[in-house]
Amino acid sequence: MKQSIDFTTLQEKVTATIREAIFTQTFKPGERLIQDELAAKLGVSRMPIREALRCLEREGLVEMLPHKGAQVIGISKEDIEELYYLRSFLEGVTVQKSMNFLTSNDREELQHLVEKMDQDIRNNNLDLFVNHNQEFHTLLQKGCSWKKVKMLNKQFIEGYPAHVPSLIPHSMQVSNEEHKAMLEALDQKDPVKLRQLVELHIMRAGEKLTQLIE
Amino acid sequence: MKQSIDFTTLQEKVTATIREAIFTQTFKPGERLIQDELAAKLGVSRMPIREALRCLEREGLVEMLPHKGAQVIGISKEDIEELYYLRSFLEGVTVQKSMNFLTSNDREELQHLVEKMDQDIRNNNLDLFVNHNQEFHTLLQKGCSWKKVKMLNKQFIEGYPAHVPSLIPHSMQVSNEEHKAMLEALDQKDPVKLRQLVELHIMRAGEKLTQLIE
DNA sequence: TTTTGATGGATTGTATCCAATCTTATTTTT
DNA sequence: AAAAATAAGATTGGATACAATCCATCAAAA
Repeated sequence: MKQSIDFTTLQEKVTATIREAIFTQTFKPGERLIQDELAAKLGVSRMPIREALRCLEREGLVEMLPHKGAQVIGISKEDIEELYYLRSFLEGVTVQKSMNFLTSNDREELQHLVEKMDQDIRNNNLDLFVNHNQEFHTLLQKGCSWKKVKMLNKQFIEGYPAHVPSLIPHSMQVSNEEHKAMLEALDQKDPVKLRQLVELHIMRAGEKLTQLIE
Repeated sequence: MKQSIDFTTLQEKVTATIREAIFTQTFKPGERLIQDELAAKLGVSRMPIREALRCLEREGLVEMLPHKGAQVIGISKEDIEELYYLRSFLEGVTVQKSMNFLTSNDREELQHLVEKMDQDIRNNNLDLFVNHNQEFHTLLQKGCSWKKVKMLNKQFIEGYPAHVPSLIPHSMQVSNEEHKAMLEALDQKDPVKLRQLVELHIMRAGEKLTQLIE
């Protein structure tokens, strides 16, 4: 298998494939996902498909009804507003609780990521920026011992096309400047400020995105 | 089938059964849930078990690892603090957004529920109180058009033994007085106040519960 | 003694088959 | 002609069977 990431289970591959197809609009909102069709198309049996659909249901990408099957969920402007409002609060709480438990190693790693993102911007490498950005956000939350909220944050990021926000012109620069501000708050050991910065960071991204949509 | 609720699907029955077993500590935290065992015990094949475990994973009751299977997740004091903190915020937002879209019918229904709960208290009927309480909270959220947050609220309630909080002595009376205050805020058409009341209502319950635990 | 490597049993992952349910089109009834 | 009943096809739900993976145990080598 020369796939960039090799999953340990067929079901995981299938999940990733379908998720990607939903993000790229190959499967359109409202479209029915028929298990037999998918199985034939992906060359597997229906069993991994079924489990994949359950996982996608958890991520909020599809809806499953008993005896009726799965449908792709559409995302409206309001859904995006909701998503960013929730993310803003939840990630805010998480980093506030996380901060005091971050090691100096983590601090350095965060610094590195910011520098890498600066480079990604210069190279105009969107995919890498998205990855590093995601790493940055995840690492910033590492110290938080609350599990549910961290799981939710992860799901919200996975359950939504992460590159879309970065497609906004000049958004990446602003974004990374805000990351630097977060590092300052970290140095000042000010968890409340850090939380505010994260909240604003995400809300700003959300507003940019909703503006762009209409 | 004369079961109180007849589910349309075996998997749903299995899910309910296992969930109940986790709540009643029949399956203890950390315990492995072996599919074959469960299948034999419940007299079904492994397939509905697998899907049930996925649903419970989404609810946060079990953890599944590839090729390793499912484990019951334990709930610590900190988990409860987290749960109530999150619920407080999320339900708060939801009712604030919901309020202006509640009909006068909804208002009456809420009034009825409060009266029923008063009666449940007099009759010392815990189960009924829990049900009515759940109905009350759900109905209060009805007008909110944000879907994710409503789903989360539902999951948080389902994913945690709802009767536990009501076991606290004299908690039900206080609880229902707070419900009445919410109805007043509703009459005053003050969404912000309603939100505050709901937040306090839930936080109070959470604190009572954590106090009781230690 | 510690580490490495095999081996067998336990458990999960996947495929295939059949049954249950839904949907749609057609026929029957009013 | 409209509504209700019916039957056929499509699709999901569940059972069984087999393959892949993990894990504990023990043996062999360093």
